[in-house]
Order: sequence, then structure tokens, then C-alpha cells
Amino acid sequence: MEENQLLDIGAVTRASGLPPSTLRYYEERGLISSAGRRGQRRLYHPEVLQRLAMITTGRAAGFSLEEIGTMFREDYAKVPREVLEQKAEELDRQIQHLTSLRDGLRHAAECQSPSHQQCPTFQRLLRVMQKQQARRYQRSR
Amino acid sequence: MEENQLLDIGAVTRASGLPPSTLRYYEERGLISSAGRRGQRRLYHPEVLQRLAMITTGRAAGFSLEEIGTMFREDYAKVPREVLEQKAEELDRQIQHLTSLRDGLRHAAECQSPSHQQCPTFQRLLRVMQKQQARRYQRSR
DNA sequence: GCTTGACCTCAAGTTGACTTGAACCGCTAG
DNA sequence: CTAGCGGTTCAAGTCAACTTGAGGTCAAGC
Repeated sequence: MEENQLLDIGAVTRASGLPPSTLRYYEERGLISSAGRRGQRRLYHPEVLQRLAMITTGRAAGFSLEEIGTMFREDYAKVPREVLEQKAEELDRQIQHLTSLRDGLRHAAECQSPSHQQCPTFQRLLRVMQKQQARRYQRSR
Repeated sequence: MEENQLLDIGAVTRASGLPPSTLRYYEERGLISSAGRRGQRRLYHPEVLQRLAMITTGRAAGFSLEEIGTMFREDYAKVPREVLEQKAEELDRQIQHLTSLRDGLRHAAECQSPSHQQCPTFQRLLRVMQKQQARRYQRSR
């Protein structure tokens, strides 16, 4: 009755959408761990699904598996507040970028202007994106 | 006096932060084009900087170079409105994800709870992320 | 008792996005 | 006139993140 809570790899695959090969790979990389084995088969705690959600979200945010693993491994309590805050700001900037891009697409869907070269709204969006880039490059100099 | 407007690859590199190798690669992939050559050297219209900003933003949004190229190539006017709107919605969802993640990090920076396992705010964020994932996987079935 | 299906390992292969290296060209400053 | 800088090509190399394939285990159903 403890056993029943555990998921085999197929169940995790169905629940998370990630193929078994990826789950094994993540385990090898130390991003997730199985609760144990039944025979040779992996068994997972249901919480692994949250972790996988975090991994997928983190990947979409442009973090490498390495970075994500580090965030998991270091005790949150120990990671200096500033580092987390810095990551959060990084994300904030990325959200700004994506918002511009989304608005750009949405506008392109609606704009009646014959050419986007002439549409002031589109031009403004382009300038915003470019400015964001410039700032980013500044930092990596 | 038309000539002077054009940038050589070094200028584009300085302005965009992208190395020459990347600029040549993008050209090879058909994502950007040079305005012409002076001798064997590429010359670029300043507008290439906007295009590069869009490419970089698109990459950060998780689009492949292939996809980005397609968006550029197909005449915007021809791309059915729904496709653009659909891409925009995709971005919208991703922005939601990143916002959750950002809030998660920001919260982790401030939370006094001894363990995140016990912090209700963190738990709530995790559930949100997981739900988003589940929806996403739904679509890729 | 034998097949089938879901799992396992481990090494090798794939893909996308670049980068690196070798060999070369052409202007300009000393 | 030659050294060096900033370009050029083209083929090969690299890296992260997976995937694939061959060959094996085990439990369940016919």
C-alpha cells in the first residue's frame, strides 16, 4: 500500500510525455532519481512529475541541464539570495523579449499595412527588440 | 554616399555581438543576406541588425533556425492569420511558464520556510507548472 | 512451455547550431 | 616591399541533448 503509489517508467512517460530514453538520460545526469527498483525496473515517486515539469520549464527558459542540475543539487537554503534574484531578473528580461515577439506576431496577424516596412507599430516593435539585444550584448562584452 | 551606409562584417559583429562565423552561417542558412560585396568582402544594410535581433529573440523563444527562416521567407501577407495567431498563443503559454519559474525563483530567494517541501507558496507554484506541462503534453499526443 | 510486451544496459549514432583551422586575398602603414 | 590586419572559403570538429540498436531479463497470458 506504499508500493502502489509508485509509478513505473511507462506511467511516468504517459503522465509527463517524456520518452523513457529521456527519463533514463535525466537519471544518468542526476536530475531525477528513481525511488528504487522492482527487479530491474525503475519505480518512481509521483513527485518526480513536478521535478520533470521544472526541468522542462527550465529548458524552455534556456537553462542547460547542467545548470538545472546545479539548482536542484545545491541546497536552496544555501544558494545566496542574490544568485536567485539574478536568475529571476534574467528570466524577467527574457519574458520582455518574448512579449515583444508575441506582440509582433499578433500585430502581423492583424495589420492591414501593405508592407511591414511601412507599418509604424511593427517598426516600433523592431526597435524595442533591437534595443533589448544591444543591452544584452553590452553585458556579455 | 550610399556606400557609407553599409556595414562590413566587423561593424555588424560589434553592433550585434554575434561573431563573424555566426553571421556567415546565418547567411548560408538563408536567414540574412549581405547587400553585396566590396571585392570579396560582405557589406550589410543596417537593417540586418533588426533581423538579427529577431533571430536572437526567436532562438531564445525556442524556435529553430529552420522555423525562423520559414517565418521570414513566407511573405507575411501570405501566412494565414491563424498560423501567426497560433504562434502567438504558443508564446503566450511559454511566457506563462517562465513567469511561474521566475516567481518560483524569486520566492525561493525570500522564503523563510525551512524546507521548500513545506512551503505552501512553493507547492502552489509547482502545481501550476505541472498543470501547464500536462496541457502541453496533451497537445503533442 | 513458449511467446509477447514492457522493461533493462551499454555503446554508438544523430541533430542543430555553431566554431575552428588551414590556406588564401588585398589594402595600408612603416 | 613586406608585415599585418581584416576579411574570405571550405571542410572538419565540437558540444549538448537525446535517440537508436543490439542483446538480455522477467512476468503474464495462451
